[in-house]
This record gives sequence, structure tokens and C-alpha cells, in this order.
Amino acid sequence: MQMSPMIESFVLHFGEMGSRWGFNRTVGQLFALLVVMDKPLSANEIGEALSISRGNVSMGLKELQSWRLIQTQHIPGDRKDYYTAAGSIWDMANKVFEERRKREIEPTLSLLRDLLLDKPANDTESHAQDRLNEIHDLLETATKWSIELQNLGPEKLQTLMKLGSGVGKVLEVKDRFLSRS
Amino acid sequence: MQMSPMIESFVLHFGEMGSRWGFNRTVGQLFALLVVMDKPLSANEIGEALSISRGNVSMGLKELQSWRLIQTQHIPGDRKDYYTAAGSIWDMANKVFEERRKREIEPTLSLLRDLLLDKPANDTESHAQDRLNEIHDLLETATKWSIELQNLGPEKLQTLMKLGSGVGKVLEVKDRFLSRS
DNA sequence: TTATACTTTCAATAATTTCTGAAACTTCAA
DNA sequence: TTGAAGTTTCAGAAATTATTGAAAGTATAA
Repeated sequence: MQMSPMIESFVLHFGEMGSRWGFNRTVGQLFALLVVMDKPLSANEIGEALSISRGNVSMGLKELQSWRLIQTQHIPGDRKDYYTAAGSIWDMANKVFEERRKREIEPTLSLLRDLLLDKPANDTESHAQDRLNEIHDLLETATKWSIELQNLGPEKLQTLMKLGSGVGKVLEVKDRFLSRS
Repeated sequence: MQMSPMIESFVLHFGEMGSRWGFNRTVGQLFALLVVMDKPLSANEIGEALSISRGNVSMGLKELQSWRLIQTQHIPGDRKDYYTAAGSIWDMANKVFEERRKREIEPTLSLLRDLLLDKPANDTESHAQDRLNEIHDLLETATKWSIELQNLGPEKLQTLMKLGSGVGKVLEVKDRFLSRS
């Protein structure tokens, strides 16, 4: 399978960005390709399009499945597996976010909680704990907010953005409301 | 310089997480150490505490400076440079966020904008562009929101979190307000 | 100036991560 | 059953990334 130049540049770019988004180049390319194609692709087609080995395709698909980002489709009378991106762009972004939260934030939060249980042995440790506590609160707040925003869903978020000019506005509105009642 | 066990586990953990946060292990450790210590450290002390070579310390500090996460201090009569974490935890988190936005989102947004200017050559490309457009809008919205939230500052964010239960609540309030006026 | 106390750079090396391809495995139609 | 068409696994090779340490560079006190 041959990619058109537009699709190819998207796929290659996504591959390079992949590493920054938590997966490696191949997985990034794989995902980009599946997101952009209008029909399911077989593992062979994917490997051919991206010029990578069959084994690498298999590993990449496995990884994407562990992120719940792709789905398998069976075509009756055909033994091959066909793969598509799972759900809407919003769903996918959500999953990537969730997964990254799990990998990047949660382990840190849990370590911080543990370290904060210890009694500080001296001034240095006491100062350190103050900092750890700040970090903990910040991460917790950020996590809660991102979950809230995710739960809002894309439309509300989009509408709201266009409507005013972001949260600042909303907060003003809230304040005005609260001062009335 | 010897790290206490509490500080050591924080530093090591941050090193491991570092790679997920956009910098390498050493840089992560360096940063964690500087954040948590109550006094500025010299490059030698840092290297000794982390058991890494002098050259590596220098590279790491340079990287952290490019992120604007640390500051140099000169002590009169002492030739050494001393380093501290720059600003509050909130400031640092902001800088990390900004930097990551620059590295992870902006290049993608700009590529997407370019690709969307091309006329689709066929149905496949047309479908691809629809997807690219969705991704573009999503990234743009997410970016704008995160900027809004950053501009809000930590106190407001914190207060708001505690006050209601996140954005959902605020939106309800907004709706009620709008329907009155 | 010069000696000294420090920092930075960078080529070589080490460590880690990714990729390949052949072998093992699975599934299904005949 | 068997064999054809497919998928997965995994040891070794290749590519990438991080680290060291020695040499070059810089600043300051005398």
C-alpha cells in the first residue's frame, strides 16, 4: 500500500512526535495511519505502507491495543485481521490522557503520599517535606481538573471556548452570580 | 554530600519519571534535588550526591537553564557557582507545561494547518483531512484551555476546586445565571 | 601576567531502546 | 488430520541516547 504525500507527512510527523507522547516512533506512525485511513488495514498493508517488518507491526499493534486505541475487525471469509482506530478523536485523546495520567502522575502522587507520612528527621527533611507537599497538592489539583474537563465532553468545552473567552470569563460570571444570591 | 533516605527516594523516583516528563534521568534527578534542598548547591556537591560525572552535571544544569527552571547564585569570595530551583512549585510546573506545549503540541498544530491548506486529491485524502481537522480543533481547544487555567493562578484554581466540585458545577452556575438575565 | 579554582565541551564508550526476521504458534477449510 | 494463510515471539543486530573523563576554556585573586 502506498500513502499519498499528505498522509505520509502526517504519519511521519506523528511518528517523530510519538516519543514525546509516550510511545515510540513506530507506534506513533501506526496509530496516525489508522486514524487517518478510511478503511481498516491488514497488518501486511500497514507494514508495507510504513516499510517496517512484520514483527514490528505486530508489536506496535499490541501496544496500541493495550492503550485501547485500536480495534480488530474480521471480514467473513478472510483470515486476515483488520485494524481501525477506536472511537472518535475525542475518545482517543481521552484514552491517551488517561493512560499518561496513570503512567506519569499517579506513581508520583503515591510516592509523595508515602514520603509525607514519615516524620522529618531534621530541618533539611522538614523543608523537603514542605516542598513535597506543595508538589503533591499541585499534582492532585491538576489531576482533578483534567478529569473534570474530560467529563465535560468535547461539545461543551468547544462551545464554552467560543462563547466567552475561557475559564476567566466563567469565573467572573460565577462571581457575579454569587454576589446576587 | 549525602542525601537523606527520604530525599534520595524522591530524587531517584523523579529521575525515573523524568523521561516521561520530557527530560532524561540525570536532568530529572538534578531538578528534584535542587527543588527539595533548602540551600543552593555547587556543581560538585550535586555530582557527588547523585554519583555522576562532573561533565554530566554541567550538561544537566545547562538543560535545566534552557527550561528556565534553575537559577545561579554567586557567593562573594567564592569562585564556585551555586544553583537553586527558580520560583515556586507553581511557577516551575507552569514552565514545564509551557515548554512541553512548545515541543509536543505546537509543531503538530503547525503541520496540521499546513496539510489542511492542500486540496484533497481524492476521497481518501478528503477523509484524512476531516480527521486532521478534528485533531487540529481538539489540540487548539486543549491548548487554549490549559493556557486559561494557567493564567488563573494556583489560588483561584485551588479555591475553585474546593468550593464546588470542578468545572461542571461552575458551568451549571453559569447556565442558571444566563437563563435569568 | 600568572597560577589556581573552577566550568564547559566533546569524542569515545556504555547503556538503553527499537527493529528485524526466522522460528514457533494458531486458525481454519478441505 | 493436514497444510496454507495468517499471527506472535524473541534473540540478536542496529540505532539511538546518555555518560564519562580528559582537554580546552574562563574568571579571579595575587
